[in-house]
Amino acid sequence: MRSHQKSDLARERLLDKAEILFAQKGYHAVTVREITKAATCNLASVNYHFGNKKNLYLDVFRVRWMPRAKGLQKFFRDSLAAKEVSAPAVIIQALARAFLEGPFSDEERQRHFQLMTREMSQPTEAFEFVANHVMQPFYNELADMFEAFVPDGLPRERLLLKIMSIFSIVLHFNFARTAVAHVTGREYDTSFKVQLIDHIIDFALAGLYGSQKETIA
Amino acid sequence: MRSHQKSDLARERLLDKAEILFAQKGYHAVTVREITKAATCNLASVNYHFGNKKNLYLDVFRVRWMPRAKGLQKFFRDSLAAKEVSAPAVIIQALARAFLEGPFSDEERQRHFQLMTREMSQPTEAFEFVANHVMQPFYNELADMFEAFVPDGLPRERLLLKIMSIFSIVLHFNFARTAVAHVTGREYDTSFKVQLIDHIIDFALAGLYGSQKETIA
DNA sequence: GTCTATAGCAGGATAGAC
DNA sequence: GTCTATCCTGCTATAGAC
Repeated sequence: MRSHQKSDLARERLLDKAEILFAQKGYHAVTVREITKAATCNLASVNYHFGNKKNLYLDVFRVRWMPRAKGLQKFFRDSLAAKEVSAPAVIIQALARAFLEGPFSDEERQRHFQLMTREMSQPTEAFEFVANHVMQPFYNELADMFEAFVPDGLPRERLLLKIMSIFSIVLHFNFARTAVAHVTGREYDTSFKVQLIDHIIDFALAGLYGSQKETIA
Repeated sequence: MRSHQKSDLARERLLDKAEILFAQKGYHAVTVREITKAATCNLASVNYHFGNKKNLYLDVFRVRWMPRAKGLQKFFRDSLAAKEVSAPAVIIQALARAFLEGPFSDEERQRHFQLMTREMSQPTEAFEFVANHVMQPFYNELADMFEAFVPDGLPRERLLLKIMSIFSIVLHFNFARTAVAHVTGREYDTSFKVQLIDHIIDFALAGLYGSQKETIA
C-alpha cells in the first residue's frame, strides 16, 4: 500500500524509458542524462531512486524484464493447455506463436529480446537472473514436454541442443531485423511476419524430428 | 612498397587490439586509452593513424574483418570443390565445418562472429560493408547452390529463410556461449564442439528438407 | 612517426535548497 | 521527493616538442 503515488510514477517512467534506451543502444551508449530527459525527470532522480546507473539497469531486468518473461511463459502454457492434444507440432506452434505474436506489442517484444540477446552475447550481472530464473527453468520445462514424443534413445543433452536451435532462430528473426530485411528485401510488416512464423514452425518441426544419422563423409 | 615498417607495425598492433576489445565489449565500452595501452602505443597514435576512434572501428571491419570473412567463404568453396558430389548434405557439412572449425583459431572465430553479431543487432556504419560485401553475396551463392536440389515449387524467398535459419543457429552457438554452457552444463571443449557440429549438420539438413505443410491447427 | 602535456568536454554522482 | 548547481573523473582529440 504505497502512499506517494506521484513519486512512484517518476520511478516507473524512469524504468520505462531506461528499458527502451538500454534495449536500443546498450548500457554504455546510454547516458543518465538521456534517460532522465526522456522520462522528464531531473538528473538526480536516477541516483535517488536507484542509487546509480548500473542499479537502474539491473532493476530494468528485475522489475520489467523478468515479469514479462514469466508472462510469456504463462501465455505459452495457457495456449497449450487450451488444446486437446500436445503433439510436438502443437507445442512448437504454440512456442513460435508465443514468441512471435505473444501477449505483447511488436515493440515490446523487440525490446524484450534485444535486452535478452545483449545479456547472452555479453553477460553482465543481469545474466544470472535471466539464466537462473527464466532460461534454465523454461528449457527444462520444454525438454520435459518433448521427452515423451522424441525417439527413446535421444539423450536429454541432444534434445536441449535442438530446443536451443529453435530458440536461436526465433531470436535471430527478432534481433537481426535489419539484416533479415536486407537479405530478403522485405519489410517487417504483418504479411512477412506471418510468413516467418510459418517458416519457423516448419523448420523447427523438421529439425526436432530430424534424421539421427551423423556426418556424411 | 611501404618503407616505414616500424610505423606500420604500430598500426597493425592497434588494429589487432582494437578488434579484440571491440569484439569483447562493444564500441562504447572500449576507450582509446585502453586500446593504445594494450597495443603499447601512445595515446595519440589512434588519432594519428586513423583520425579518430570511430574510424579505427570502421577500419577494423575494412582491414581485418572483411578479408577474414572472404577467407572463410573461400575456405568453404575450396573444401566443397574437393568433393566429387555436392548434395545438400555435403554443402551443409562444408558450411558448418567452415563456420565452426574454419581456417581460424577458436578465439579468432569467436571475435569474428561477435563483431558480426553486434552489427546485426545494432547496425552502425560498418553494417553496410557486412551486408553488401559479405552477407548478401554469400546468401545468394548459397541459394544458387541449393536451388538445384530443393523442391521445384520452393520460392527463393523461402529458401533464403531456411539458409538464414541455419546461419542463425551457427551464430547462436558462437556468440551465446555463456548461455549455451549454462543450459547444457557443458564446457566449450573439443568434444562438445564436435557434438555441436554434428548437431548443427543434423538439424540444418532436416530443416532444409523439412515438411512443406503449413500450420497444424 | 612518436610521445607528453593538455585542452575541452561529457559523463556519473552528490550537496543542499526547496 | 524534486530540482539546480556543481564536483570530479575520465574521455576524445589536438598541439607541439622531439
